[in-house]
Amino acid sequence: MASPIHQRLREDVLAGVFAPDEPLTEAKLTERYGTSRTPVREALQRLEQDGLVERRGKAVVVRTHSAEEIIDIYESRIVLEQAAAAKAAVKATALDHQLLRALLLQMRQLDAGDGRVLAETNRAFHAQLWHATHSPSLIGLLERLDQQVRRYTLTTLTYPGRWPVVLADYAELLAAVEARDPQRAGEIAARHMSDALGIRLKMYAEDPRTL
Amino acid sequence: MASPIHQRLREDVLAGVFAPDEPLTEAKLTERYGTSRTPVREALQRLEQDGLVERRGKAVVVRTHSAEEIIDIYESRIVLEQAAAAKAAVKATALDHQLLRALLLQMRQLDAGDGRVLAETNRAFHAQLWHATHSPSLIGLLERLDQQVRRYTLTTLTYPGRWPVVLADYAELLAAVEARDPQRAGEIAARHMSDALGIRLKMYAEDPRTL
DNA sequence: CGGCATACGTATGTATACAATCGTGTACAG
DNA sequence: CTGTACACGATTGTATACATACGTATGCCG
Repeated sequence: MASPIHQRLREDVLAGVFAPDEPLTEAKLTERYGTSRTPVREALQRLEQDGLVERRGKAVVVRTHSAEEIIDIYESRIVLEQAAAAKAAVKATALDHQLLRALLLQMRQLDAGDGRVLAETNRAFHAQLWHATHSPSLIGLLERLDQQVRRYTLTTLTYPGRWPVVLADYAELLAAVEARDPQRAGEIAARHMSDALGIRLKMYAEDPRTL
Repeated sequence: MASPIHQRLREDVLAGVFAPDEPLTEAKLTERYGTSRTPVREALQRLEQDGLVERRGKAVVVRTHSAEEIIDIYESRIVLEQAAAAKAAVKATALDHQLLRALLLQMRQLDAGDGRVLAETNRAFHAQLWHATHSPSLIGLLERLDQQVRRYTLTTLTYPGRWPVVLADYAELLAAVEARDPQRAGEIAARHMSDALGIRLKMYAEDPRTL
């Protein structure tokens, strides 16, 4: 349903095509995507709703997040991921289990060096877990939060020694889900996300630019 | 920021001005609000993003929720309200405490019969608690969920014997927040929302039309 | 030399004209 | 009588012209 230029613009924003303070004038985007202002305006509004861009005075610029804001989003996400894992443990079907297992196997065979692929597959695993809850509201909320920080998540997985731990966490989480143990699944997910936040904070302390 | 007609249309949708299957044609809204199609289209898109309307085929209609969807949203909200209460217990300032106390006092003096006023004040209390978290992401997520079911929340508070319990819950919750006890605040909030869901389910069993 | 006011340019907000698509109703054929 | 196909109407998607407001730069006055 979402118009094609909405998707293209979102991809470009997430890919960092535009500088943080560069005004996204409608004329520029009109030329870039070869359409008129109307679809461009629509796309900008949706991206603003999604929290990916913001209006600064009259201009629209890609939204940047302070360290505090990122921590805040992470903390909310910890809560939601815990809830999602717990609910997935109750609601997941055999097919959901199968899809999660397949994704985990796929992740094990990846080269731990390519952050891009890691981030993408990691996201797919999370998304699959969300869908295993069969809860539209949880899925929507988590997708919303994820989009806002997706630009920053690339780095977390490439932190030295992190990837094997992630794989182990997911294996444990999947086991809890398949055992239909919501308590344990939630705990593992919460711990996993807390660890991710801890690493992010550590990286930030080492080099504030990594935000 | 939000255009005036966006707000007006939202109020009208929440007020139930439009029938559940009535197509919200742009021409009709254009005439109703005395503007051109462009702002109307913008408003419709935002309302669709907010989950208040949906596209059915080509037409846009006010979104209705099945019993399952409402339960789903409630369950997510239980999680978020618990998290918000816990965070408020940690982050709330003296001013937040004061505002919450004022709202509670105000609520105690209300006529328990007027569901409209009850719902509005009740919402104000929740909103104030959300803001007491000083967490933009939590506030945003909760506002989003709240909007989707606001049309249905009017009835819950007028259920026989419910209102005094609500007041007692809020007093207890506020005490926990002021005592900076996140654990207890979260538990109270979660129980409170679970009770609300229970009442909704009971009302639905008694009369499915109350949805 | 500095600050404020004004004027101009540029970008967004709004209205409308045009294009395309989807749904519907009717007519015809099986 | 029913199903299908075609055509027409209505409604949304797109493009553009017009209005407006904001930011900026420049010039004048203190």
